Order: sequence, then structure tokens, then C-alpha cells
Amino acid sequence: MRKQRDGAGTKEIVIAAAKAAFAERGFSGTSLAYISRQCGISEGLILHHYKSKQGLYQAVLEELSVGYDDMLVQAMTGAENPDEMAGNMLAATFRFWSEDRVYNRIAMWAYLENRTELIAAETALTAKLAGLLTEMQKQGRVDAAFSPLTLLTMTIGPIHFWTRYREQFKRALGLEGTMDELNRRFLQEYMSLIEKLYRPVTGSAGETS
Amino acid sequence: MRKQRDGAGTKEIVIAAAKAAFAERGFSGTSLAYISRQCGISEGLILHHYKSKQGLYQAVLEELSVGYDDMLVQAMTGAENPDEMAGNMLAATFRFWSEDRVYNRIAMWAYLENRTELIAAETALTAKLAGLLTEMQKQGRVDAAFSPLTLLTMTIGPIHFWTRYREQFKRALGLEGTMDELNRRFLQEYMSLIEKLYRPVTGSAGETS
Amino acid sequence: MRKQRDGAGTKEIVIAAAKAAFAERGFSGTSLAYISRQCGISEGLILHHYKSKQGLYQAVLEELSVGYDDMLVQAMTGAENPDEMAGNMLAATFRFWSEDRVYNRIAMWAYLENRTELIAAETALTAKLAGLLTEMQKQGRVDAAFSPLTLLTMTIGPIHFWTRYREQFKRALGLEGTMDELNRRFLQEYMSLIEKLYRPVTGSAGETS
Amino acid sequence: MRKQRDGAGTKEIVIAAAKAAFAERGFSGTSLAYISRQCGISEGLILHHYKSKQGLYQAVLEELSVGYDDMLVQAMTGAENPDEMAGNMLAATFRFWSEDRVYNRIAMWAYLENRTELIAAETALTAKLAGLLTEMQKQGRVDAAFSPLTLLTMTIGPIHFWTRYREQFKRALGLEGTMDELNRRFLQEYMSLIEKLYRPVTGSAGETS
DNA sequence: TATGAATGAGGGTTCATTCAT
DNA sequence: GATGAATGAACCCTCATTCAT
Repeated sequence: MRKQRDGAGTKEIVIAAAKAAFAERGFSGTSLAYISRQCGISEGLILHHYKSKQGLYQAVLEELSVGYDDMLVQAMTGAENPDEMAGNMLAATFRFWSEDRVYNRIAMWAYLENRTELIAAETALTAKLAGLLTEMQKQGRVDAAFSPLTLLTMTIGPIHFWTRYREQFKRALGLEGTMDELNRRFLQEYMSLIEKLYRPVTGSAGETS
Repeated sequence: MRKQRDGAGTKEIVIAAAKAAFAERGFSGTSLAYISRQCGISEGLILHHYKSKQGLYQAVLEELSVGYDDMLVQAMTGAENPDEMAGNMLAATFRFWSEDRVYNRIAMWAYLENRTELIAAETALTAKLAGLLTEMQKQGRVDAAFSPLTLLTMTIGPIHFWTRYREQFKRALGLEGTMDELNRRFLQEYMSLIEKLYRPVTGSAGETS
Repeated sequence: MRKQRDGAGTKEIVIAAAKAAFAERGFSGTSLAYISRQCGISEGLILHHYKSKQGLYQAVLEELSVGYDDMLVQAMTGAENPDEMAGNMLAATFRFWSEDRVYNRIAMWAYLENRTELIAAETALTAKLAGLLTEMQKQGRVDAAFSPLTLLTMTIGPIHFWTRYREQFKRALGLEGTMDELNRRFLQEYMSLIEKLYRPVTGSAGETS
Repeated sequence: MRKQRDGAGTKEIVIAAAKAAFAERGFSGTSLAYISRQCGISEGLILHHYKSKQGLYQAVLEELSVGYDDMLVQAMTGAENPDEMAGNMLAATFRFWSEDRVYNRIAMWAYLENRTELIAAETALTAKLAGLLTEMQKQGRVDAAFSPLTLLTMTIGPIHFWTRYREQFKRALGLEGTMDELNRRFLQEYMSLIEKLYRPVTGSAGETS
């Protein structure tokens, strides 16, 4: 019986519940009744604000997309050279994928459902990073023998993979430590490996010397 | 219609349709009515053979799991040394993920739906590969500075990533050539990079010292 | 809990209830729940047999259309000359419109809802009668000064009108007698008037002079 | 939007949209949301002015009824004898039914929905015309062999019928000319036929001989 | 007067499942 | 083994209406 007449507030409550629900169960696995139950707002009112279940989903996706954009912009500002910027963006990406379970899962659902709403932001990231890599290759700081896209795939792929399988690895392989510790350890090794990957194959004279 | 009393044949037809449907639309996005329409077998009969929608899904997952196992076994046999075996398995994995859209997608749906049916096979692969890597590290043929699990993540992660994003990359970045060509080119660079990644850091001066 | 597994029987029961309901309340004024309640057959089962509310409505319209056709055919057979046939058809039409409240009303609803399902049969009647009239005009038995279509309008229009307004007339003008008696009296006068209408203007003196 | 505090203007806009909507789709086929969309006035405000959907419908019916009355009064005034008055009323009725699609259709919906709001005016017309006919019969100018009500039915019925079926006739029978022309042609023949119908059977010589 | 938030009932339809045949 | 009749719950959505602002 929420008689508060607070449209904006209501929408926020609804979208929070929807985000969680869609993340956990996907679009067709989530019913409006469920969301309604979760946030205590009647189905009718939800529909009043978002027109349809699709509309609500879209709103969720758009919010997530904006969040991704913000993350990117934040990661890009303040860096003094391509190296630093690339590093920042990588770290931010890792943090985002690794920590934001909701984004993480909804992105997968959306992919499977052939939704394109989230793709723009992710593609922007890829393009930006590809540009940075190209520049770094020109400066001789990144191995120029490989296409930036492949390098990116080698870079971001493991992050996604780790995020998706880490729990299963922990369980199946009996890894010790908390997930936080595992994450830290992985990140450390990962960074070293990325460096190894990018490092130009030196000639006689070492360039990093 | 089909009054052939051919249980086995019917089951095959049903499971093929179910596989395609679940791959495309996920479990809750797929209705028995849809599957029934796709394969021309009545819902009643489908249920007769598989007890429930869940049962049918399970059967699909199990078949996929068996297929994965077979792929693995085949990749492992005939190799004469860990290097070759590892290479074979990697190539097979790439082929499997890259080409089997159905497995690919169902594995993702299943992951999101917290299903464990497909995980066993994948974990077995990981464990096996980890074992091989450890051995190769002992033999000094793989950089021993990193844990096998991290190396694996760096190895398989890009395959998944590439499979998931390649089409979007092609579209968004305007890549030229057919997808087959792109795949080939990627695979070539990928292999080189994997080698670079694994290669022990040689040289007179010890690197971890 | 009708566990009779009698598809055809069920469909009949449903369509009878639907006919009555649609006649009384129109398409959008009738809910499946109402029909379901009226005939004791679950909404689910109704939809199982007729796919949709529209499908059910269509089935009703088609049945009525067939009924109309049958009436026509029956009226046309057995007559020995155009006069008799025309008379028969007129009488049958009167009886049909006058007595079949369900057809009567559904035809009106359907007209308002821009449905064409019932029009074919009615148009067929008009065309047939127009043909008969033309022939009778050639034989000099019907006034040739008017187009058959106008004559038909003058003929059938009053039937529809009478059917629609008779109750109201009875009430508002305080007519005595049962509706049956009123009907009989009207029909008698109506027939005389039709004859007067059709009768060629004879005599030595030209009629249009 | 419209913060003009113009109650009367608002009501006019609403009722115009409502009239059109109810004419096209009937009462239960029309939603307040639809009317609101059509005229750009919020559902809340519509309800504020008309209390309920029923109230709005009633207002529409009353307006139409008043329009009918006006038409009648106008047709009745200025005539110098029963003949002229009857002629005027007939012509007005024809014009009204023939041209006012909205009245035409709403009257049918209302009839089917057992609404009585429009009946009073129509009954008044009938009564008035019946009175005129009686008088004309007394004066020997109209065939006294038939009851005025039957004569009226023969007179007005064809108008309704023509209005309802003319388009279908045009299409199905391939009539040439615009609808306007068809209307004119029909009206001309109709008037002659009405005259023929009313004309007292004269003369010493028996007419049916 | 005017809006739009909020409600709750009911709309048609889909769904997985059971069961008689 | 195979069909389709039958069910009942749930689904998304529309509806008329109320009420705070």
C-alpha cells in the first residue's frame, strides 16, 4: 500500500530489484511477479513505470551500460602516458568484471539473448585499448609482431575466464585461501604474464635494460 | 503420424531439436511446445521419454558432456610426449569451442543457471592440462615462474573470449575477410603468443633469482 | 473435472456457449472466463481447442454462415418457377432474421467490428434474389421501372427493421397481442405491400406519363 | 500540457474523441486509455469530468440523442401540410442515417448493448410519423388498407438497410459510380417506390382484377 | 482544473504436466 | 510407443478507478 506518490523513488527500488533478479535468473527466468514480490511494489505499478517487462529489462541494461562507461572514463582520466592509461584501464576492467557479479552475469545473459544494448560500451573499450596498443607498438614498447586485437584477446580473455571459472577451480582443485587471496595471487601472476606477452622480442641489445 | 514405435529414433530426434532450442533460447526461454513443433513429435511423447522438461535438459547436458569427454580422449591419444599432447588438446579445445556453437552456448546458459552437469568434463580438462604443464615445467620446457592454473587461464581464456566476441569485433571494427579467415589468422598469432608465454626465460642470468 | 476425452463433444459445448455469449455481449464484451463459467469447461481447454478467443469467434461465425447457406439452399430447392422460389426465399429470410436472435445479433456485432465472415452468405442471397427479380422483370411480372437492387432493399430492409424495432414498438406504442401475433399480422401486411410494390403498373394509361 | 483550467473546452474535446472511439469500437472495445491517447487528455482528467467510463458513454449518447431531436424538430417546422411534413421528415431521416456514420454506428452498438438512451428519440420519430400517416390515411391520401406502423417499417427499414449494406453491395456487385451517385440514384427510386406504396388503390375499377 | 502515481481485478494466453485412449 | 484431451497455475499486460499533489 505504498501511497507515497514518489515516482522516481519507486523506479529506483524497482530497478534495483530487477537488476538482481535478471542477473540471477535471466530475462525469461524472471517473472514480474517475482520482482514485485522482491521489492514490494505491485506488478501494475511496475508496468505503469516501465511499460513492459522488456522495457524494464532495457532500463536495467542501459543503467549497466552507463555504469560501464563511467568506469571507463574514470580509468582513462589522470594518466600521463599510454602505458599508465592502458594499465589503469586493464586494472579497472579486471575489477569491474571480477567484482561486479551483476554486470558480469547480465552481460552473459544479454549476449545469449542476442541483446545489443551492452555491446556498445564493451566495444568502445576494445577500440580504445586497441588504439593505445597500436601507439605503444609504434613506440617500440609493445611487441609489434602481433595485431592489437589478438593481444587484447590474450589480455581480456583470461580475465573473463578467471571470473567465470575461479569458483569451480577452487572447489575442484582444492585451492587454499579465500577467494580474495586467490584473486590477488592470480592478478599478480597475470600482470607479469601480460608484461611478458607484450614485451618486444629483443635483438642483441636489450631495450628494457 | 509417427506410429513407428521406435523409441530410440524418437529420442534422437527429440534431443537434437532440444539441443538446438536450448542453445538458442536457454532453458526457461524454451517451451516443450516449441521443441514439439520443431521436431514434429507431440509434447506428450517427449514427456513420456524424458519424464519432464528438466529431464530432457539433463539428457541434453549429459550428451554434450560425453561429447566433450570424447573430444578430450581423442586429443590425448597418440601423442608421444607431453608437448605434443598439450598441443593436441589445445587445438582440440580451440576447435571445440570455436566451432560448436551449441556446446558453447549451452555451457554458458548452464553456467548462468548454476547447473553443474557440464562442469565435470571441463574441470577434468583443466586438471589434465594442469598436470601436463607441471610436468613440462619440471622438464624446463615451460616457464616455471607461474602456477599452471594461471597459465591455463591465460591459455584457454582467450579462446573463449575470441569465440564470444569475434563477430562483434568483425562488425564493430570493420575487419575484412570471412570469419574462417579471421579464425585462421587469430589461431596462428595465438599459437605464437602461447609459445612466447610458456617459453622459459632463458639466458645466463637467472630471472627469478 | 471433465475427464471425458471427447474432443468433438467438448467443442460443441463450447461453441454453443460461445454463440450465446457473443450474441448477447459481443466479442470484446465477452470474456473467456465467462464462456468457461457458462459451459463448465476450463479456459485452458477452450484455448486448447480453438487456439485463441479470435479463433473461437471465427468458428462461431463460420458455423452461423454455414447455417445461413443451408437455409438458402433449402429455400431454393423444390420451387417450380421464379415466383415461387422468390417467395420461398423471402419467407425463409423473414423466418431466419425474425426468429434467429443469435444470428441476428451476431451479424450486427460482426458488422460493427468490420468482420467479413458473415457477409459472403448474405451477399450471395442478395445476388441470387437480384437475379430472380431481373428475370421476373423480363417476364413482365415485376415492375421494370426500378433496379432490382433497390427493390431488394425495399424488400429486405423492412424485415431487418421490424426485427430490430418490434419490441420497442410494442412497448412504446402499447401494441396489444403477443409478439407472435404481431409478427403474423406484420408479415401478412408486409406481403401485400411487397406485392403492391412489385406489381407492374398496368393499364392503358402509361404509368410514367 | 493543458493547464488552461478550461473545463468546458476540455469536455468538448473529450466527448468528440469519445464519440469517434465508441462509434468505431463500441463501449467495451474502447478503453479510457485509448480515448486519452486520441485527445491528449489524461485519463484522470476525463474521469474527473465524467465520473466513470459509463458516465462518459452516457454523455455521448445524450448528445447524440439531442442531435436527433434537433434534426426532427427542424424537419417538422415550416411545413404547411402533413404531406410536406412527412416528406421533410423522411428526407431528414434519410440524410441523418445515411450521412452520420457516428450516430448510425453508436445507435447499433447501443441497441446491442441494451441501452435505452437513444431509443426515446427514435420512438418519438416513429410515433410522430405514425400520427401523420394516420391523418393522411383519413384524408384519403395514403392507402388506408395498412397499419401506419407497417407502412413506417416499409419506409424506414430500407433506409437503414441501404445505409448498412451499400458499401458491401458496391463491392460485391461491382456497382459503378461514386457512393454519392449511388446514394442519389437510390434515393430517387426509393422516393418513387414509397409513393407507389402509399398511393391509395383508386378508381371504380378493381385494382387487383 | 489537471496530472500521474498507485491499485487490484481481470484480460487472453502459455506452460508443464497428467492421463485416458 | 504415441496422441491429444484436460488441467491449473502462472505469465504479461490492460483496465477502470482512486487519490495525493
